[in-house]
Amino acid sequence: MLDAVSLLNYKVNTVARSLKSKRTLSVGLIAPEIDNVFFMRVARGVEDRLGEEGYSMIVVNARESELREEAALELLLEKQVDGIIAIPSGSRGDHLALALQARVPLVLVDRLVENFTTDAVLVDNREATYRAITRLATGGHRSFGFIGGQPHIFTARERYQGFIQALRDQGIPPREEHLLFGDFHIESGYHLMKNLMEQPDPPRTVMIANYFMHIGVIRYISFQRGQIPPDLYLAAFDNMEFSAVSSVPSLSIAQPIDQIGRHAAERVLQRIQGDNENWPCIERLPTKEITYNDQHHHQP
Amino acid sequence: MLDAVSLLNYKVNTVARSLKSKRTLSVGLIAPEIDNVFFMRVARGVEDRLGEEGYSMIVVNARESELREEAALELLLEKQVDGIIAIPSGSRGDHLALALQARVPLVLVDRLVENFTTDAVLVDNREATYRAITRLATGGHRSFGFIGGQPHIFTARERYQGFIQALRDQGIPPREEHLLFGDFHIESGYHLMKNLMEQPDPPRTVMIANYFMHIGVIRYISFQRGQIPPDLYLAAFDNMEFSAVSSVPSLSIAQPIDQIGRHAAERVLQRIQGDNENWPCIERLPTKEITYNDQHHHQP
DNA sequence: CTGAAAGCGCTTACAG
DNA sequence: CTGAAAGCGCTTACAG
Repeated sequence: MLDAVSLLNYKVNTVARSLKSKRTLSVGLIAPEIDNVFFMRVARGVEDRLGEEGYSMIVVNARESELREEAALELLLEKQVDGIIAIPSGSRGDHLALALQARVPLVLVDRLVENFTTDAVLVDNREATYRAITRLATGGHRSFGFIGGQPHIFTARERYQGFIQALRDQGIPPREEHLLFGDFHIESGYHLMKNLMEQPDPPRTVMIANYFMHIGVIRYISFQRGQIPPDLYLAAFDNMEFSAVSSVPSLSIAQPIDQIGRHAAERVLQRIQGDNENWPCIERLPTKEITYNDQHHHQP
Repeated sequence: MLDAVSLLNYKVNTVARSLKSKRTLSVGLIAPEIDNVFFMRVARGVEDRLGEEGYSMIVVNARESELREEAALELLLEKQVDGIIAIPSGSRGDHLALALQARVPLVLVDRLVENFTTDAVLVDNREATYRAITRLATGGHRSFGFIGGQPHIFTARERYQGFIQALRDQGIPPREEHLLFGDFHIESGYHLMKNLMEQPDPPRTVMIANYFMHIGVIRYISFQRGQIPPDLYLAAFDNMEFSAVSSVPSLSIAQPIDQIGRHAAERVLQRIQGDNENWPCIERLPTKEITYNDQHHHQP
């Protein structure tokens, strides 16, 4: 029989199957930007884990718009996906309730939103930043600058809070002209670093709140060589392809990105199975600190 | 009526619709690696264009395996996708015939395969490399090294051929110890560059055949500063986030990545509409050369 | 254990 | 023009 089947080149029509079974074996993934290393790593983790269970992944780009995010959600619900994983585009989540109304499990990744709670997988940005800055301050760093993101972005907020709190607890007064905020993109990192370094008394240790601004900072440094303080030190959130490139000593806060994706997939699969134990479950995965070129740095 | 519909929160069930209409309004995207900037840019272009026509995109990771690629294809066909876009994982394409047998249009991206022909969208790697090297040679460069990929990869082959041909036509004999081949990943670029630079007579101009090996090269340089020839010059395929970071003057061959994705989507949509004009259509999009820090470089 | 029938939620061709 | 019926390709509950 199998032979006849394969000879006839028969393929089940999963559309018909889904109509009957009410399961499509597909999960939607919505993200604010899909050509972005961080997002892709998450997507890989998600696809990996889903694939193991026979599920496939429909990717929709919300292009940083809550409106498009809502449209994406509706599209996915019409497609009868069994679950949805979303990196939210904005800070509000009212429209996300659509998924739960349709009884489709929804898991958030990387960011939490206001007015709406559901399962989520992310890291503790505040705590991770706090620990890194505290470690540096304890190691003798005293002059800190900060290159952050806009406060309406959840991760930008948490990272800034951790930074400021660490300075306070270490008795280091933050200097306003050393606290700059950009848009989490490369150019912004470049210009804010330029701004910091051109100040009469630039900070010696600069914390950069995301990977893309970190790239911008590295780009600035690679053009300015010689004109930057010899004792410059960088700390940055995320650890990816380029985190190791900088010739300036640095500390990266590494998120377990693959794990974030896999855990989000795991969670959505669990909910699809109908297991609603301790919903909503906000899972914070541990970060790691990784240092580069650190060996010769002064320790008082 | 619309009010009643929206009040009742009614959503069409596209599964039922698809069963009847025989169209799922979905397209599969298969790639050898999904956490990869190049691939993501392509995916963005594809998603953009598909979204404009109401199609969505199912992403499957073949993880560089022709076997998994074939499984992905079967999965997508069972899901009744209306079309498929694939970046092939290997150099053989026999198994890809499955799609056409099932009368599902298939468009290849970035690479062509043996034993199988269908629509494709890519660049002319050979020609682009040839032009860049010829331009450099004409500008006075005489000592070339090459950091390439394995010959079973289509783009690696084309880029190497263009390089060698350009040297020949410029009367520059290639030196065997300056021609090295890696695996298109970061580490490989690092080590091959190290190998080149530690030779008694290192090449002054190094052509790097892909973006990830280029990152590895930049990483090596950023660690070795001072110990590299002052007249070192880099040429590299692809132009992305980090291409601009290098402090060494360089030339990037930029592929129109978004356009590649959009054109692939356009082609698959055309075939889905039933328009089979001039199939198979191999579309080669133009590349651009972009130079960095070039202004003070010697021109004889 | 086997095989015919009903039904999933749409669309479409057709009868009234 | 409107409304009931058939059918898309499966699965599943049921009759034989």
